[in-house]
Amino acid sequence: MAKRTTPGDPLSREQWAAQIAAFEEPHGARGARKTPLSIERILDTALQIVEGEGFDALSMRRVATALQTGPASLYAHVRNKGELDDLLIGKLCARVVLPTPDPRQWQRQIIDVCGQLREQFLRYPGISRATLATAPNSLDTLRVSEGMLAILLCAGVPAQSAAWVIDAAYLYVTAYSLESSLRNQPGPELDNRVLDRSETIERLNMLPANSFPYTVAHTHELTAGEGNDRFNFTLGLLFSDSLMSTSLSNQP
Amino acid sequence: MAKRTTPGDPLSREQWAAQIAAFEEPHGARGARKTPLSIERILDTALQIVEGEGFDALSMRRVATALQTGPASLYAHVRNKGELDDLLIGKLCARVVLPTPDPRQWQRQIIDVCGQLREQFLRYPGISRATLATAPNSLDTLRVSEGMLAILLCAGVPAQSAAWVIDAAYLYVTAYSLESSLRNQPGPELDNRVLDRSETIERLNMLPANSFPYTVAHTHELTAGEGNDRFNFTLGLLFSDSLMSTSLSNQP
DNA sequence: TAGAAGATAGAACAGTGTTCGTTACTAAAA
DNA sequence: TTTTAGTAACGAACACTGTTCTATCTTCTA
Repeated sequence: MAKRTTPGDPLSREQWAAQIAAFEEPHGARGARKTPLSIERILDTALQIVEGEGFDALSMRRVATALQTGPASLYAHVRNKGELDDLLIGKLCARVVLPTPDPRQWQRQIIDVCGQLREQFLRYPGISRATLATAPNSLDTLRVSEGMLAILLCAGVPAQSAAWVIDAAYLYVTAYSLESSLRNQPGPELDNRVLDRSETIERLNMLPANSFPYTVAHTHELTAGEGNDRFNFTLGLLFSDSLMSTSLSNQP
Repeated sequence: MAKRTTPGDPLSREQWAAQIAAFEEPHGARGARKTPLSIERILDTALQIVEGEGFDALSMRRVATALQTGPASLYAHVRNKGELDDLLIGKLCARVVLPTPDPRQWQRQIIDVCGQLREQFLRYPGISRATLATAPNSLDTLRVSEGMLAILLCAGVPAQSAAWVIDAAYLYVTAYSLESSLRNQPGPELDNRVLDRSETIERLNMLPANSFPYTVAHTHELTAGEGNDRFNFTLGLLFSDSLMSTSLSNQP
């Protein structure tokens, strides 16, 4: 029972206490142990935390304590915090269902895919920051990209236009979701830095009309679009019919 | 010389050493003192740090040590780190020059304004994250917004379309700059997670062609657009002629 | 000249990501 | 069955972060 590896000290007080504690609860804990943590379990609890408390609350320690362990244990399954973030957005992208391309309704199809992405990003507030903090090169994100590419190419959109507009749409969905998360998520405490609409309108009306004539004249329009309208409007601009005409500058 | 305010302890060892040090260098430091720090000085050094080392390197302590002081001293002029970030992007927005609206070349004008924003954001790598982390309600950002609104409204774009497309363009410029910063900034160490173009093409070619047919067929187009082409392409989509036709859904 | 106000710091607190070294356990080899 | 190698788990610590409390110091005003 005495340790044999290194001669060292004759068992410290904490070690002795730990041995006693382990001896005291041998019933179910010995056999079933503690359900060893895996990448799936880590990602699931991480997503749970983000869904409930926002992306800012997601720290290694927070995940670790939720799994009843220390932060160092996570590094056996995940290289970085950044890698954890990447895996999370990969998991979200994996949930997006891709349609079989139908050239007659390509706009509806691709806007629907973007809507699914938005839905996932808004469900986990702030998580889209992880998308903007790293290069989106995971296989799951590439799968979504491939699906969008298929829709556009089958519809007859030139390859260069398709590639670039997909990139633009992905960036927009990400930034939109992030900004939208700020407005809704903070939730509990209402004295946040992000104001609600009526407050924003009043503040805009306080601006000097000679310096900001157009702003004060259109406060209503500037603050509109809390629902899907603004989102769909922008996507409608990006995925317009003008994409079909190959009007790109003269380069390969 | 003995402290009078509160009786307390009779001068600690560190205090004693500090007094000695202050007594040892009375020559020029007494008269010229230390050039008291102001918001301008703080913002200038902060921008300098971001320009040279990126936004991630911008911490309160980093700014403070650059000003030869402690972090607590900054809080007399700035409420938060967040407020510092806001002031920084405000300073960048203040540099944007706004044209007097000319309806005949409204697209050139507004794309130029977006290009100026991009220029500022790329000069200070990663700083656009500050834009996405808070509500853009400072007067300087509103000034830019007003300028863009003026260009569009004078051109005859409906108010609701103008407001929404400006929002979309601002989000896109921000996200684009942030992603572009990742690719270029890391600079020094080349073994970053962001790959250069040839590496990316090779990686894409390794994908299974049956699962990613369109991606592997168009690796060139997917990785193109390192210059201004991709940026201008997207803005061309957002600020297209179709904006003039008021094709918004039937709501106020 | 005395007092009040405000800027400047030092020290500390509660967090963060990450690594080191040591245990504890599992599963394959002798 | 016993031994051994490999690896997951984990406690403790390091170097950071933003922020606040307190005390000192400077400077302007009455």
